[in-house]
Amino acid sequence: MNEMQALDAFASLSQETRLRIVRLLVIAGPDGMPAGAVGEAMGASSSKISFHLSHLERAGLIQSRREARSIIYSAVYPALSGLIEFLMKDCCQGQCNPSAKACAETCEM
Amino acid sequence: MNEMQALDAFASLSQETRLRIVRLLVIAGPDGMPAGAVGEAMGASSSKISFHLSHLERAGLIQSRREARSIIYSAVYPALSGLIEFLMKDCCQGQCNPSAKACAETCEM
DNA sequence: TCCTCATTTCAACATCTTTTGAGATATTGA
DNA sequence: TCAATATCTCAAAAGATGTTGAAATGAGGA
Repeated sequence: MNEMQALDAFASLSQETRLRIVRLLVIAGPDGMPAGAVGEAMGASSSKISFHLSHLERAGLIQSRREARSIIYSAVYPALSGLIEFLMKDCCQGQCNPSAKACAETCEM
Repeated sequence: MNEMQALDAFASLSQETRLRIVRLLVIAGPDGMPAGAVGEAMGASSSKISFHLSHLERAGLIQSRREARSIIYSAVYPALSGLIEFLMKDCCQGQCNPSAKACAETCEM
């Protein structure tokens, strides 16, 4: 994960519809769900959903596969967890455990 | 961490200067550094830096304290690690370990 | 082949965000 | 109190992003 990828990922997650789509797909699990079902869950027009799904896919946070007439989207878990690692890299000049949770507990307060 | 806070946080991190400021402060550690030093490290004007520091502070990702003439900014580590927890909450309908890293390894691939 | 369903593309418009430069405010030491 | 330092505020201009509805694409089944 480099800076540019991180910027794209954070930009993708900073939009209400897209954040909800990611949450929905994270909860759905690795099997994912079709674009239409995502749109229905969001109550949004197909063009709106398509725009946001493409945005998320371009950012590498979700992936798609065709299955008959539907396109199935699913979360890319390593990309999500990679974000916090990018943020916390070299935390406290390496004086604390580089895992995010450990750092939050060790460095702060 | 609720949805609105997460949206603010992600929006804050989706801007190049701000992402670099956060990385700088994460590396700097809990003692933080003065606004002027952050500006110098970024090579940015004082008003630009002030705008981005305020943005990050409003989002809860950094905090400030006055020390003599300087205002010292530092990372709020729990807010950063809270982001990934927000993303991963209820992952795979609770069928996997809810820690981000475990989920990435368990659910995916 | 032709029709239908699922999804994507496009362009115009509206909205939100960032940058800039000038001026304002707050703190300290002489 | 005054001057110097550090930082913040503001409004205007520039730039980036999201929404809309109509039309296009692409796959599968009759």
